[in-house]
Amino acid sequence: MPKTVVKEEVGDKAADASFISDYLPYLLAHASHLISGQFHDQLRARGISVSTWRLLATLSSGDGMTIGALARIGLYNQPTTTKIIDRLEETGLVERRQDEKDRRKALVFITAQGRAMVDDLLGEAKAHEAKVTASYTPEEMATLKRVLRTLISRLEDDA
Amino acid sequence: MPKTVVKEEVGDKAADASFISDYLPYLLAHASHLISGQFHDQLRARGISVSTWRLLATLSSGDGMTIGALARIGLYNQPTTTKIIDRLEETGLVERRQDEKDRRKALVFITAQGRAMVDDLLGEAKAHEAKVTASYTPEEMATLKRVLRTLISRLEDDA
DNA sequence: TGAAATTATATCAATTGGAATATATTTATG
DNA sequence: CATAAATATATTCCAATTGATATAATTTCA
Repeated sequence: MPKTVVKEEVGDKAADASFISDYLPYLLAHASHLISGQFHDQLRARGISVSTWRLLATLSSGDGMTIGALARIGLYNQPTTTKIIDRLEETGLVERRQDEKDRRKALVFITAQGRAMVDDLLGEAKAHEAKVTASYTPEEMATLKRVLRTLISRLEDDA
Repeated sequence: MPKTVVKEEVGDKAADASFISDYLPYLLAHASHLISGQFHDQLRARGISVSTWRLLATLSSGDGMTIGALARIGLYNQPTTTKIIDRLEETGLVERRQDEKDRRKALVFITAQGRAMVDDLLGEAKAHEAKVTASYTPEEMATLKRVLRTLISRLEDDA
């Protein structure tokens, strides 16, 4: 009769000899949840919503995007993006302009007020990123980011 | 007067010489979004909600968890987890049992029906993971997962 | 020109999050 | 040792966001 060692302490942080601890989608979701969650706490302390941050950060890259492009890059659905932009426009952080060439398109631009807010937040975001990656060498971090970028582009090719 | 080259094509998939394309939280969120989104499509084709999948998958690791542990591991808030478990219990996929030693705790167990469903889904999830990681060598994938695990544990230590 | 595709929005239901509450347990204090 | 304060756990309640489907407007193309 073999003596068996039962793995206890389920129900708390340990207990991870499990499916999810080796499941790539979970690892990505978990890392994403933790790293963004920390920054979202900083946002909340300032009374800025996550969706405001995410769409302003997206827009900071290229002003004058369509709703659809904002949705794709910002990882939101198109109808959700419309509503977020509605709110941002009401608060004066962005404005819509009709595309003259293709009148189906609404191009979104950051206002001066929105630019000031996002510049400030980009600084905070970079500082936060530097803090949480401080224990890695620049080479390690560059490698990780490169691997993630190739994973992303392969996943996009599938779809 | 220096000639300037303007980078155009903003508003579509290109246009990525930007903040977010080098921002680790975005890369993680993007990869997570894409990889999980693909599997969520499969779930929807079966009429299974994402929250059902996520909590059943969490439970598959260690039956008899508390709501709090389920919330932490499943990346949900505690009140949200209560509500999801309510729904799962109504559908007969899980059941609550009061912890005798500490009567504050509600322990959650998978039913036979829930076990059948999650076993099936775990198979699908593994197949999907295999498919999207097929172009990597096992070593590359092991490395990526190891890096993610260390990142996660460092982030957890901060908090 | 007419059909298909693209883009944005409106509408409605359902989920989620946050604050407050209730109950049980543990710790501290006189 | 008894009892009050602090902590842990789960739930309720309300507001707000999100998602899915359907619709409207414009453009493209066959």
